[in-house]
Amino acid sequence: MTATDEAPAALPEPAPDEIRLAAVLHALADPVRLRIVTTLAAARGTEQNCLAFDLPVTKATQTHHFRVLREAGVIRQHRRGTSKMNQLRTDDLDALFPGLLDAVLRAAARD
Amino acid sequence: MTATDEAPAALPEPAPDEIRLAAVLHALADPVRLRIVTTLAAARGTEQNCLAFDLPVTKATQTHHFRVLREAGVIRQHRRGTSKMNQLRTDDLDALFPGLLDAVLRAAARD
DNA sequence: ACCTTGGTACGAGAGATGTCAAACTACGAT
DNA sequence: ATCGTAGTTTGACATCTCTCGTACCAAGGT
Repeated sequence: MTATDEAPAALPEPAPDEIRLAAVLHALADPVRLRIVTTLAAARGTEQNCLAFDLPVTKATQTHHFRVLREAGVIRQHRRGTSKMNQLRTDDLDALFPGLLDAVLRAAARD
Repeated sequence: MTATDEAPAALPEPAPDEIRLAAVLHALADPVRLRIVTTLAAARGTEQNCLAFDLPVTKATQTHHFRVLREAGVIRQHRRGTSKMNQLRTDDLDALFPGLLDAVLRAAARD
């Protein structure tokens, strides 16, 4: 395989200028998704596969929540083998909405 | 009238320890309510009556949105004469979730 | 007393959301 | 080839949300 093939198969996500504040806030306004985001933030940089979160919902519901987060621009997902890896889009969010993600994460920690 | 009568008739609102992050984020995750909040923030301290916002929805819908914000703990409302005055609960929110409101307001300004 | 103004209450409807079960796909290991 | 693991898809369901129109109430001004 060539070098270009090593690029992870990223799933469709909004470009930075397509990320809407209301959509981001909506994505974060759910306990399950908030937990996903705080878990991802705690494992800074380290990618996590979807089932590594021990969420109190079924697989189908998890798929739903991960998609909401990705389509809002909060996380990035790409396939690796049979798993799907997740990371926070920290850089994009910080550039667009400085301080927002940090404030939410700190707030969630105290919640 | 006595001094105690001058206390504004505040409408029911959650105590600070009853304010939930998910509820606040959900309250902010709506374009109409985001506009209410930014308008209130722009008129710092100055109270605004409900119909002074020029919102693109009917009175009934406005009542709904103001209630969502109040029940989430984002705004405080009290009657004055025939009007109802609104203010941001800046102090409570800053104490609970430091930086969150500011980050959202700055984000909304750039949105 | 009347009317105007600012706001609420009550349905009601269209659509979004969170959840699940069950069947399915895709990849990797054995 | 078979099996297990990880995740998706579909369809369904209950609930919530945003919106409206209409009727209503309450406080002030004339």
